[in-house]
Formats: sequence, C-alpha cells, structure tokens
Amino acid sequence: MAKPPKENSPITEHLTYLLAHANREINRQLETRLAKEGVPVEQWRILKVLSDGNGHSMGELADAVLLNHPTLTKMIDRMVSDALVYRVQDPKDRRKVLMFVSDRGKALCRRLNSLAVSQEEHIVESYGDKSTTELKRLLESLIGSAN
Amino acid sequence: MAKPPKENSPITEHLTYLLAHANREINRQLETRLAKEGVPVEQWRILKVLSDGNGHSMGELADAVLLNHPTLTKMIDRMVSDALVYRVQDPKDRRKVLMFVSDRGKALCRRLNSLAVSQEEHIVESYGDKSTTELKRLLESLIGSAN
DNA sequence: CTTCAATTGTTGAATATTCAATATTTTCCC
DNA sequence: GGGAAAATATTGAATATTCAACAATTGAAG
Repeated sequence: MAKPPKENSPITEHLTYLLAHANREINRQLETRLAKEGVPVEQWRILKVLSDGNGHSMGELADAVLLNHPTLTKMIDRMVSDALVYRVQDPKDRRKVLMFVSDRGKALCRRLNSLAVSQEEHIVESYGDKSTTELKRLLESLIGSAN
Repeated sequence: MAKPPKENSPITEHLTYLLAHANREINRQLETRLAKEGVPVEQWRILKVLSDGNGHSMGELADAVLLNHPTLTKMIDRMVSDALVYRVQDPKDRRKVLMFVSDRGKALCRRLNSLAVSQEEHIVESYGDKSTTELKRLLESLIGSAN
C-alpha cells in the first residue's frame, strides 16, 4: 500500500481518496460528539475562530472555516438567530462586515472545545502520540505545498 | 505546530481541521482537473470501483465511495441517464441491486484515471515522494484505527 | 474629480444532500 | 411453515449548498 497509483490502481491507493476517507471518519466522530450541543462542526469552527475577540470579515472567516461565501452567509444567519454571533459593519471599509461572538456564543464555544479536545485525546489513545504528531506535521506541510 | 490541542488552542492545531483543510485543497485540485470531462469526483470513484467488472450492490458501493445511501441512489440515477452505469437485480438476493459499468462508462473512467494519476504525480513533485508515501501510510493506519 | 474596474457580501433560483418513512425481500426462530 | 425482525434500496419532504447575478463600496486611471 501507499505506492504511486497507476491508471489501474484501486482507488484506495490514491492520496485524494485516503484523505477523503480519513476526513470522513474523523469528522463523523466529532459530529457525533458535538451533537450533544446540537451544533454542526462548522459552527464550532466559526465560534473558535471568532473567539479571539477581534472582528473577522466574512471573507476571512470563510477561508478560515473552509466554507464558500454564500454557505457561510447563510450559516451565519442561523447563528445570528440563535444569538451566538453578531454582525458589525466595518467602519474602515463599509463593504465589509465584521463578525463577533456573543457571550452566549463564547459559553457554547467553551463546551464545544472541551468535546473536541476530548475527541482528539481519544484518537491519540488508539492511534498513538507519535503517529498523530507526525500526521499533523505532514498535513500542514501538504497544505502549505498545495496552496 | 502539531501539538496536542488544549481548549484554547487555535483550530489549526486540531487534527480534524488539518484533515478537512488538506482534503479540501486536494479535492479541489482534482475537481478542477475532472471538470475537463464534466464529471464530479464522486462519479470517478464510482466508475473506478465498478471497473473491476464485478457487480457491486448499492450498499457496498456507498461504503466504498464514501456516500450515504440516498445520495448514492440519486447520483446513480443521473449516471444511468448518462448511460455510464446500469442496474441489475441480484438473482441471489432480490433485495439487492448490482451495479455495472457500461462501455461508455469504462471509456470515461480511463480518461478520468489518467487525469487523477497526473494530479497525484503533480502532488508528488512539489510535496516529495517520501512525504507522500509516509502520509499515505499514516492515513491508512488512522482509517484502520478509527473504524 | 469622475468614471470604470475590483472587492465584498448577500440573494434567489437551481441543484444536491439528508432524514424519516416506505416497500420489498430475506432471515430468524418458535 | 408462519410471522416478526432485519437488511436493502428507494422515495419525498425538509434542509443545505452552490452558481450566477446583484448591490454597495472602494480603488485606480485618466
């Protein structure tokens, strides 16, 4: 396994497939945990990014949380309805909208962080500390080289 | 980088995020290439799995190509319309439907395979042979340990 | 300074996905 | 064997995502 794929290699030897497969598994695990709070994974990402307290424009945020712009807009609409985040027009550039977390959003984010950290600890237990660290290093590097 | 995340660690230190990010990048690259043939990545996966010529049930196929059952059913509907695949009721177990590739599907699959292999070669060029092999090994192992 | 292009975010229509419910067939077990 | 439970695939309604078009603001060129 893990050889360079030829035209007739099984799909399981393709990097793109292995990434999709691993991502699906891990994402599902997390999804299951976060369901306790009734929140999709993307909303955890949004809350976490906004947790630095600085305002983030929709564009920045979309990049950071791996969502397309219109998808993010609509997800933010729901989160505003739930009073987790709020919009402020950027005074420096009135095309932009700056997003902030509410107190309610912060409290939720803390609970979600705890669930997420616990998941990763669980992964490390069965998968190993060394492997996890190395995998993360390689993924960062791949992301960097793909840009 | 690549340390065990604490509750207040940035999201970029979470394995789940790194996987989602890397997957998104690589999947987009492939998507762009396959667009030449006007086919989504999932259809390439389906054609490739069916390329062994054996009939695969919808359940098997859904697992293999990382799609939920109803999503697969509807995607297969489209592919049947495009005469890429066809359904045959399993004579051994009439609950099951066995999927097969048509000649047209096979021809398309060959062209898609070529595009996909070329993408992976391109990745290996900029990312390195060693890293790619090691990353694939680790992903396989993670998938195995997650199950 | 004025006009045209680029940037930013949102919207509406088209498309795709998901959840729950259904139909069909098989398996289990008494 | 007969009836309940499990397995398989599909459907329809509800939901979410995407694509293209739009509106608003800023930047840039003449």
